[in-house]
Amino acid sequence: MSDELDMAVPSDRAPTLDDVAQRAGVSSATVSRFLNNPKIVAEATGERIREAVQHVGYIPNALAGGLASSRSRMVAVLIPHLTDSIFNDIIERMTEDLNASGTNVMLGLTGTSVARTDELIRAALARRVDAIISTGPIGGEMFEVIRRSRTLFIQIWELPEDPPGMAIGFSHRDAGRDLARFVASRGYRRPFLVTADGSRAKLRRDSFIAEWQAIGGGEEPHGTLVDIPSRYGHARRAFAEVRRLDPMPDVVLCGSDYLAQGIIVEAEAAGLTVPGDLAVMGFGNSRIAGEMRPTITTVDVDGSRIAQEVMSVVRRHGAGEDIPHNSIDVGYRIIARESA
Amino acid sequence: MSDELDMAVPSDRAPTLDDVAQRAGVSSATVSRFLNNPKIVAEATGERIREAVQHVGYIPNALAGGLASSRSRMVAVLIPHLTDSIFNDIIERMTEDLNASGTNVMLGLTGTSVARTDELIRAALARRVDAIISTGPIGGEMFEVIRRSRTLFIQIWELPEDPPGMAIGFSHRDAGRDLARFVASRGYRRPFLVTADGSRAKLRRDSFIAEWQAIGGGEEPHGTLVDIPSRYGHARRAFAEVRRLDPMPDVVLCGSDYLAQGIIVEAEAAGLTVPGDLAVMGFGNSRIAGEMRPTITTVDVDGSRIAQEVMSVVRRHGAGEDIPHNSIDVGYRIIARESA
DNA sequence: CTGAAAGCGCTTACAG
DNA sequence: CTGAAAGCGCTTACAG
Repeated sequence: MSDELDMAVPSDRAPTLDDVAQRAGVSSATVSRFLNNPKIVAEATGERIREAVQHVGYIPNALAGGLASSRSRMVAVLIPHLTDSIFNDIIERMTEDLNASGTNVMLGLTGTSVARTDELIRAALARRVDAIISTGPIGGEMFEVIRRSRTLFIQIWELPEDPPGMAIGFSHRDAGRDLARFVASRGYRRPFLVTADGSRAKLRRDSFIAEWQAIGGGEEPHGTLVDIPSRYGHARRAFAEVRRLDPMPDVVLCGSDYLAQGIIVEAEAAGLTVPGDLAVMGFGNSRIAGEMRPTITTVDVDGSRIAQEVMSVVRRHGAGEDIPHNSIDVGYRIIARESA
Repeated sequence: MSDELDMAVPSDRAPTLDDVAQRAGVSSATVSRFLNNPKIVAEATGERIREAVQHVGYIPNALAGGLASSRSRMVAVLIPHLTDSIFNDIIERMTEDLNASGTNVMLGLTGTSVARTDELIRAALARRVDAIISTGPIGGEMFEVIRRSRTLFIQIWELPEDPPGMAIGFSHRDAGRDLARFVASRGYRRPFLVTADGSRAKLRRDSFIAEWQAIGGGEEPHGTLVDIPSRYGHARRAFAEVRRLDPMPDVVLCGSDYLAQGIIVEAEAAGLTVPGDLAVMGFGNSRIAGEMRPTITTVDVDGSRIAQEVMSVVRRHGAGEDIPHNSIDVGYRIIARESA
C-alpha cells in the first residue's frame, strides 16, 4: 500500500502539494494550511503531513503561492553599487532581518542611471514585490506607475520634497550647511570638496558652498567630482588636484569615508601628516571611519535606525496597515575625530 | 466607443493581459506572444498592443508568467557578507549582466553558517530560480535536494571534491602551497597567518603550513583567526598579536586585501615601515590592492573570468543545453607588489 | 499570424 | 478542523 503511494510520485517532475496530500491522506488545502500556519491543523494531521513532506521531498512553489495569495514575500532593494557602498551596512542589516522573517531580497544595481533605476522598479513591480526600497532618484513618470501599483515604496537616505511613497533619511541640504559651519568653526579657511557623482552629494556641496559664502568663509571653495564607487583610484586623482593648488587647501571634505580613507593614504604617502598638513573629512560614519588611523572625522547617519524604521514599515504594511506617505527624518550628526 | 473600452479597465485592480488584449482587439495569447517575442506578431497588431499596454499601464505579472512557463528569470546569488567582501566585484559584474538580459537577482547573505546557506538554497528552489550561484559550503543533505530539483547549481571561488553541480574556481590547497614557496623565496623566515573564518581560508592555511615545513621553513608559523567581514577592527587585534611575538614575524599573510590594508595602516600607525619592518600580503587582488600605498602583494584571482564563465553556463543552461557537472579551474597567480 | 482552451501549483472563501 | 472548488494571471501546444 505504502508502495503504491510512493508510485504516485513520479520522479520526473517536482512533487506538488497534491503529492504530499495524497501521501498524508488529506486534501491539498489542509497541507497548504499546515505549511502556512501549522497551528490551525490538528496535531496528528500535522504530523502525517510533516512526514509526507519529508518523504516526497516537497519544496513549495513560491511562484504559485505568490500568484494565489498575491503576496510574493519578496522585497526589492535598489542601490547604486556593491563595492565600498555607504549603504552596505544598512542593506546587510535589512537583508538579514528580511530573511529571518521568510522574505527574500531582490537586489538591483542602479549605478547612477535613472533609466536603470526605473527599469529595475518595473521589474520589481512585475514580480509583485511586497516593497521596494530605493536609494536613488527615479524618473518622473514612475511616480504614477508606483502609485497605481499600490506597492510600498520606500526611499532611504534622503528626504525628497514630494516622495511617491515613504522616505526615511535626512536633509542633505542641512548637512551641507552644518558641514560648512563646522569647518569654519575649526578654523579651516581653504576647503576642497570631493563630491561623489549623485544628486544628494551635489545637494550637500551646493548647500555647503552657499553657507560658506554666507558666513564669510571667503572665496568659493575648490572641488572636484568623482564617480562612485569611490576609493583610491579616484582619491589619487582628487589628491593630485589638491596638491596642485597654491595655496593648498587645508581641509578636504569627501562624499564618503572610503574616499576620505583614500585621500588620507595618498596624503601620507606624499609625506603629509593628517590633519597637521591637511585635514580630511568623510561622510556616513562607516565602520572604517572609527577604525582608520587616523580616525576619520565624519558625519554620522544612523543606519541601523534607518534599517529598523524600514523594517517596521514593511512589517506593518505586510500586516495590512495603511502606511501614510510621510517622511521620517533620522537626522545626522558631525563626529569630530582625529582627521579634521 | 473608446470610452467604453476604457471603462473595461477598473482602477481598483492591476490591469491584466486580458485588459490589454481587449483594448487592442486581440486575444490575450497574442499579447503574450508580442510581449515575449515581438517578431512573431504582425507589425500592425504589435503597434496596437504597444498602444494598449501604454494606455492601460500594464505591468506583467512575473509570478504568473513564471508559473506558466516554469522559467522564473531569476538567479540566486549567495555570499557571506556585503561589506569588504572579496566577491563584490564578481557579484556586481554578474548582476549587471543578468539585469541586462532581463533576469533578476535574489541576494542571500549566508554569513559563515551552513544552516543559513541551506535555508537560502531552499528558498531559492521554492522560487524556482533558473540558477543558484553559491560561494560557501553547503550541508550534506542538500546535495540530493539540489540534484533532484534539477536546478543549475554553480559554486564559485573554489573547486570542491565532488560538487553537486558546476564549480568555477581554483585550488585553495595549491594556492596555500605556492604562497609558502613564494614567501620562502623572498627570504622571509617568520610568517604570521591571519586567516579569515571559513573553510577555504583554512584550507589555504593548512596547506601553507604543510609546505612551509616540507621546504624546511622552520618552526610552525604563528597565526590567528578572524571573523569576516574583515578589516580594521580585526586587523588591529591581529596586529597586536604580531607585535607581541618575539622575535616579531617578518611577513603577515592575510585572508583578504582588506585585511592586509588594515594591517598596513596599523603597522604604519605604530611607526613601522612596510615592507621594511614588516611585509604584508593580501589575497584576491581586489581593486584596492593595486591602489593602496604601498601597493599590496597579493594573489590574483580572475574574477571577471569567473563571472564570465558563470554567465556563459547560465545562458547555455537557459537555452536548454545540458550542463555537465564538471569544474572549471580559473587558476590564480601571485602578484608581487610593494608590500612584500 | 492568431485564437480557444488547458494547465501551471498554489490559496482561500465557503460550507460543513 | 477539513474538503471541494474556484480563481490567481500568465504560457503554449494545438488547430486553423
